[in-house]
Amino acid sequence: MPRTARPPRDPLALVGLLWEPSTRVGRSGVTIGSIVTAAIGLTDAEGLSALTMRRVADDVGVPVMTLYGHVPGKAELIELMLDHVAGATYAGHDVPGEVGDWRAGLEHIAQRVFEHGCAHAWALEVPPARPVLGPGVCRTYELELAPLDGIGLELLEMDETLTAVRSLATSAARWQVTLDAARRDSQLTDLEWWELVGPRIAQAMRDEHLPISSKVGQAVASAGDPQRTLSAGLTLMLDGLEGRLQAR
Amino acid sequence: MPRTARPPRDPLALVGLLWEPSTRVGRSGVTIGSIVTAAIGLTDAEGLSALTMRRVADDVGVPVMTLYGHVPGKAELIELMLDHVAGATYAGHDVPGEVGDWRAGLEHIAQRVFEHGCAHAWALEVPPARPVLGPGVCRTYELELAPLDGIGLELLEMDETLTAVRSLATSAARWQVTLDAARRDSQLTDLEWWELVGPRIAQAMRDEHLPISSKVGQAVASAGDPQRTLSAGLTLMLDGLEGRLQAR
DNA sequence: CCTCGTTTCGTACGTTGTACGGTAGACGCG
DNA sequence: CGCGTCTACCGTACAACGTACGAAACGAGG
Repeated sequence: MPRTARPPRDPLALVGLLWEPSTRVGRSGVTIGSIVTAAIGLTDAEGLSALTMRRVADDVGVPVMTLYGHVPGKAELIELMLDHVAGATYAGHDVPGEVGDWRAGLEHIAQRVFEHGCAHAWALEVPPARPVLGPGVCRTYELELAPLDGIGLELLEMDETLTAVRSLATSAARWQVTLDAARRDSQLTDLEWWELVGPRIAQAMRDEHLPISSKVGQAVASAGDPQRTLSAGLTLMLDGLEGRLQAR
Repeated sequence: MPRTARPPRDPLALVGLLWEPSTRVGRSGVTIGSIVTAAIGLTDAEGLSALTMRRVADDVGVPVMTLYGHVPGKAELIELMLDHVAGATYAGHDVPGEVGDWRAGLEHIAQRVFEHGCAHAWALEVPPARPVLGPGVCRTYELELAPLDGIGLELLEMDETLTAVRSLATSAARWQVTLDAARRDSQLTDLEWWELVGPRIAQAMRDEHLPISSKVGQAVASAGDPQRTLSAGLTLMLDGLEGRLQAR
């Protein structure tokens, strides 16, 4: 980092920024919206490490420092970006409350969160700094609570369940993104990679005496994949919830 | 980033680095171990943003560029750090295979992963780049598979279950870390924070018509917390697994 | 003592986020 | 139309970063 390390100084100002778009158009023609849009496009295409104030400014068509008239700093810009993509989770897709019963709804949520996470991989890389509570996040939260409303859960249980589902899905997406990145920049197929690294790992496994992982690892390396793992974990969880609902 | 953006160039070299500590002691007295230890200490104490090659070098007591004689670059150093902390998940604690039945084992895993994640918060911030497969990760994986061995699961199911449990726990830890950080650098108690921000959010909720989140959000704000959410999600999952095991 | 390979590390570069303060445009008023 | 004032713009400058480069210092073998 340069002279930075400037965490969002004023939380209140950030809330204002999130909830009141301030469509002000200055002499330069820039708006918060155009900045955020450009930044998201850039980052979707080239990853978080390409997100640079200079690059954003270039894409918007203004000198760097002009951005600072509309956005307090990079941290706040990222926060705006996060809220924006969070709000678009179900854009162009069915909404969780209208795909069937609660089970179908939760499965739909998991699937969307997974795919949306993969599509905006950078959002998973952002270091967790402060809870973002913008309109996008809130709207999506509302949509996702819908399938859980009125099926016999306490309020807290509704949130806990949704959080658990989202946890599984985002972890799976993170894992998927990791795999894709590794594949991309190593120029190797999974097979080639394992042929290179496998022997060394295998030897280490013998030396260290790791019997269970050695057999499990083999199965996973050949048939494991994040999406499958997600649906397995999800099934477990939904079965548990179903049992509880029936017992009431 | 400076002229960097240098993802670990040679995966094979990294594997070698991970599995063969190379306890070489040069003229400067530095070893890989001393570098990694210093780096972890520094980062535990001051966060990932304080992890600087210059700071590490200072703490070790050598000029910066000396580090590069032992470690290829910052990315690889981080990978070494990650594997090291992963290997210490159960240091000084019971091992998952010896705390009772499979259910107790998985609950223990979740608790340890959660606490360990909070203790090394920076490890959760590291952008997911490439799967780390060092000795620490492998040893811990072995320990965590133990409670699942021989209870009637397929090999793939064992991995899927463990992954699901870990997903819940790391997400909870991430959330906890976020909360702690927000509390720390805003100098406000939760109550003060809500008194400042609450009204604005509440108004937005009315304007945007978000009935469910508004009641759920209230319950969560007053009684929600990551650890509780974790144990709720975990209970759901373990209930599901229990049902499946009984049905076989 | 000299030679040669290895390890150390001083210097320098390009890139980053953004503080600072001069400047130019818009606008109300005469 | 002229002029002061206020605001938005943005050129310049800086500190901090990761690390390439190559000279210097070292240990060992002749």
